[in-house]
Amino acid sequence: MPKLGMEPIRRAALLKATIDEVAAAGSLDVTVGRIARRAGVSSALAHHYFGGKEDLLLAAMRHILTLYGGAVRAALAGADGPRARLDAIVRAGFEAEQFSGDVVGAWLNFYVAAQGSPRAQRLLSVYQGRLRSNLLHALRPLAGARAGVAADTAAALIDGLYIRAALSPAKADPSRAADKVLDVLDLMIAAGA
Amino acid sequence: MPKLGMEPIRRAALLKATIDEVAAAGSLDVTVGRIARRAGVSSALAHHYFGGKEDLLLAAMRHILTLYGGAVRAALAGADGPRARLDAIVRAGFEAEQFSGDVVGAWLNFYVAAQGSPRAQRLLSVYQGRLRSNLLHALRPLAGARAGVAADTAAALIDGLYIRAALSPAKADPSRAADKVLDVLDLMIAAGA
Amino acid sequence: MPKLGMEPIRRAALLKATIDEVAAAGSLDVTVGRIARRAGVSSALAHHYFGGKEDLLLAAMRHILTLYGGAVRAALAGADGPRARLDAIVRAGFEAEQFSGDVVGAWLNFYVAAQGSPRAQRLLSVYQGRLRSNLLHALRPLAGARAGVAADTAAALIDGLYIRAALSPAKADPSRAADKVLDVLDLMIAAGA
Amino acid sequence: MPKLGMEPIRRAALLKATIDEVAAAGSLDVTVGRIARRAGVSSALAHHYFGGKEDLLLAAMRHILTLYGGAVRAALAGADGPRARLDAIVRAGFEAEQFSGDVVGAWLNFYVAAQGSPRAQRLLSVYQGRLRSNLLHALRPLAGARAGVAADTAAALIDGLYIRAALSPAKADPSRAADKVLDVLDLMIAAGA
DNA sequence: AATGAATGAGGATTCATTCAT
DNA sequence: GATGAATGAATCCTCATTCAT
Repeated sequence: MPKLGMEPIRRAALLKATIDEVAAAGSLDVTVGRIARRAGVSSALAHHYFGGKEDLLLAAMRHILTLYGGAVRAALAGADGPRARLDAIVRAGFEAEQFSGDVVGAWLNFYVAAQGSPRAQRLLSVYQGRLRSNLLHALRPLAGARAGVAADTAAALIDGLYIRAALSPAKADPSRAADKVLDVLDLMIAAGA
Repeated sequence: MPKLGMEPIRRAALLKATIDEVAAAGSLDVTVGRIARRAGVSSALAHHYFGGKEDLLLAAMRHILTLYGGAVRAALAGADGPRARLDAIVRAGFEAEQFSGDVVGAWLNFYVAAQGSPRAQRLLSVYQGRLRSNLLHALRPLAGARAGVAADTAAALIDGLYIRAALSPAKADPSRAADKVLDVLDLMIAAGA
Repeated sequence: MPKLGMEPIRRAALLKATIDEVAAAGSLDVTVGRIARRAGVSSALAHHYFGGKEDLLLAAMRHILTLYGGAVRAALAGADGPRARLDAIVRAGFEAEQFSGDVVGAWLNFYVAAQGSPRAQRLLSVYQGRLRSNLLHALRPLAGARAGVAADTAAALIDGLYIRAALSPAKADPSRAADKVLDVLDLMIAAGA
Repeated sequence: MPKLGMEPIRRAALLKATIDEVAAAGSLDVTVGRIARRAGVSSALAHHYFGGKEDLLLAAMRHILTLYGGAVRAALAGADGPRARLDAIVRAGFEAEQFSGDVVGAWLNFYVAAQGSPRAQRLLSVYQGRLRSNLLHALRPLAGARAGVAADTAAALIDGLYIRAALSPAKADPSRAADKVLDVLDLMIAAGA
């Protein structure tokens, strides 16, 4: 008994199922069938709504990016002053509720798999660009000319901590990971002054 | 025209072909057939010598690890004093000739795919353990009690720079990447003194 | 042109095709592809419905056993008295319509191939147990203490006649085969009295 | 270091390995590679000496038949009188040392697989003809006109006991199997008198 | 709106067989 | 006399995708 207005519900369920399945599998080597079963629908429906497997995966990647963007924006809204903005940006990536657990594992897989897909790469550059520009904006008043290098270093460190968090069997403490990044940034700021 | 003593030659060719193919594909989603064709042999031969696809991929991973280990050991041999050792460890990862180009791309894929395979995970922990212990050994005289945190931070930063090097379309300058890591380490050492 | 409710139809067609193909090949060395083609479907569908080759073969074996069981039960229903029951049991095996022709050839292959497969062996022991208990039940009033040996001998003779029927190029007369078994049983019964 | 005169040794080793392997596998689904390894030679040598897989299997079948023929001939040589000849024929099949254990298992597989191969079928008919003529020859003085039916029944019973011996997990007592056949024959003889 | 039915394409793997040495 | 090297062909199986309902 299909009902009206199911589309957004099904789409959301499929996106969540995709993220969960990728995280559970630990790789993008997931089947549309398994994703659909996890979402409680037929695989045909996944095609109906998303067009194909690649589109579904990209939509899931975009979904994660949207969650991330929202978390950062929210954190920045309450931040006062450059140092507080820095704090908000870094912690948002690690601590946002929606961004913990399986999402990180899925994200990493998308991240790496982007190598092969131009469409995924374009999505990635959105994330990288946004992160860099946020960091840069907050760092400029603090580190002046060295803001660029500092932003690049911090961004790389964030990615490295992500990869390690996703891969280590023991759930790493996200708060401690953010501390590491901020400590490095503080050192760089102090050195530049 | 079968000749004698081909085994080591074929094995080496297949390992190189595996690394190249993984790097070219940008994922572990490669077929044994393509790897074999790249190596100039039939896919049956790949199975004959390695047993199966997973074994072949693991052997390639192990091969990269061996190259990396050799590069680090060689660099450490000529290093005098803790700071020079640090330099050697970090630069070896980025600059060793054998470790440039496609190898990094392949490595990253193995790295991430390790999530699913216990055997790959064991291999990974060899690399992580070796890197951490090398860094720790060199950092202890310089950073004292903070050596542990510094080593973790440096290791994560290295991974992050790897991931970005592998993903950025433009070939990143490996020397500049090493500089970033060493700069951060120097700041941490100075702060700890 | 997919229609609804095809599953039972396809399953039945695949089971029949399996039996025919095994009989035609004279061995279990048949391919899923050939079975599927004979059933008029793709090999993928055979996997979809049965899970795999072994499951398909086992299902076919079970199917034959079901036919056989039904034939025996039907024959026993109309049998009055121990001697008539004996007659029914023996003739059912040889004369049941569903049990003639290719089915015997297929059965024999399953029978022998059971050596290697525990699951097939379990299925076989169902047949052997059923046959023995049927014979025993009818023989006890007639042969007393010698019923056990008589049942074993008759069961072995039945198997031997099967094997020869399946292997001889000329179609053996099933009625005459049943006569041979019953003659032996009558002799044993008379000797025991 | 190949030596001269190895051919008969290698051939015998390969035949024995074939029989053992078929018995161990419980089916004719054995690889030339495994047979060769069991014989301690390369698979190429098996082809060199026998031409191909089918030839090797047929040679093994013929080998078993030769062993069987020898055992019967030897038993018949010491048999005095028709009843003793009967005894010798039946017991030879079950008790000949060379014909116990794995050989029966292998034999059964050859026996059934003969359905598909005309060459194997010809070999089989040698066995069946020999057995029937031996039985007939001994039965004629004892059963007169009923010798034909008696021989057929005994032959089928022997085959049935073989199949059960080969398939039952517990090693059946070969002496008791022979007794069953002889008991039936004695009953038929007595009934015909 | 949703799915059961069905398949084509593709991939890992196995194996008999060949050949130069 | 014997084998290591190598492969083509075949087979099982999986999966994304399509389509009628």
